[in-house]
Amino acid sequence: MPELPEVETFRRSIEKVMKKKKIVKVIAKDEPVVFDETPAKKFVKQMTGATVTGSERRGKYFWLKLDRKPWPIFHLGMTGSFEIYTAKTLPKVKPRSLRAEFEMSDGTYVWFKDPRKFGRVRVANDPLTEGAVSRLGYDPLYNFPTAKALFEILNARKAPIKALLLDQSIFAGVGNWIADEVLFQSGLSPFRAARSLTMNDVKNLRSSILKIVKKAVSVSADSEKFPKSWLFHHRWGKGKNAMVAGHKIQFVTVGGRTSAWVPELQS
DNA sequence: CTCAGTGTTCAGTG
DNA sequence: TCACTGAACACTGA
Repeated sequence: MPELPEVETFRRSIEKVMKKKKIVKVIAKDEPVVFDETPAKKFVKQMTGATVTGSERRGKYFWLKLDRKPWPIFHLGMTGSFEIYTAKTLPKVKPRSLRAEFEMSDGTYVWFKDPRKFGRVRVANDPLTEGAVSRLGYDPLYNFPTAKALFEILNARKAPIKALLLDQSIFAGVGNWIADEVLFQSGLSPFRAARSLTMNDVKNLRSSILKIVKKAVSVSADSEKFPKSWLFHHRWGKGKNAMVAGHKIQFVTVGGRTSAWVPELQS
């Protein structure tokens, strides 16, 4: 699930229950793949006893701000998610996919689950200037470039636009479904070489990204509340006769990922 | 049994 | 060095 809108939605709900509370207990599964930089045991020591003062997100990464360093950074990979419980609602049996549990001073529990283990838990003293977060490009909700600046960037690249939309060092937070939705709504083929886009194309592309991301965030990434006209609702029945707006959806591989698009409406 | 998947990183190539 | 491509990673469900 997690592209920018999903991650932002998790961040908001986590902040709501953790802010101004102390982390009284942490359980982190000894899982070197998930805790790939800081061992789970060390992570537990670093987090226990700290008070959460806020949170922040860039692209698909988000982190908690604590009253002391370092701060924890989360990436949800393909299948990561968070769940919030009280002592009463906390499941007795911990699922296999549970990677970390935070118990707060008011009795709230926060679970980080990730069955597929592509998610990562790391720490940093200053997330914006360290590691993967520092290498991110423009985040649609923070520092999106003007159409002119974007045109300059894309004009210098010959890769297909679909591949560049997925490039986190340009479009931080855009993932596979957002990229396809953006191309659908701006009428562009995923195969178009970035340098072939006109200024008008880039303007459409840019406004589509902003519109789609903001809309998805405004409905808390609840896809049932996405506008009916979006490709999103029709792309998952892959292989069958998936249709949108009376046209057949085609599935192809571009930029190493499956792309859903409508040749009759996108060029 | 095989394959694809809402992601990122790394090796190989030009 | 850089831009680009394809494979690998780990696991589940169709």
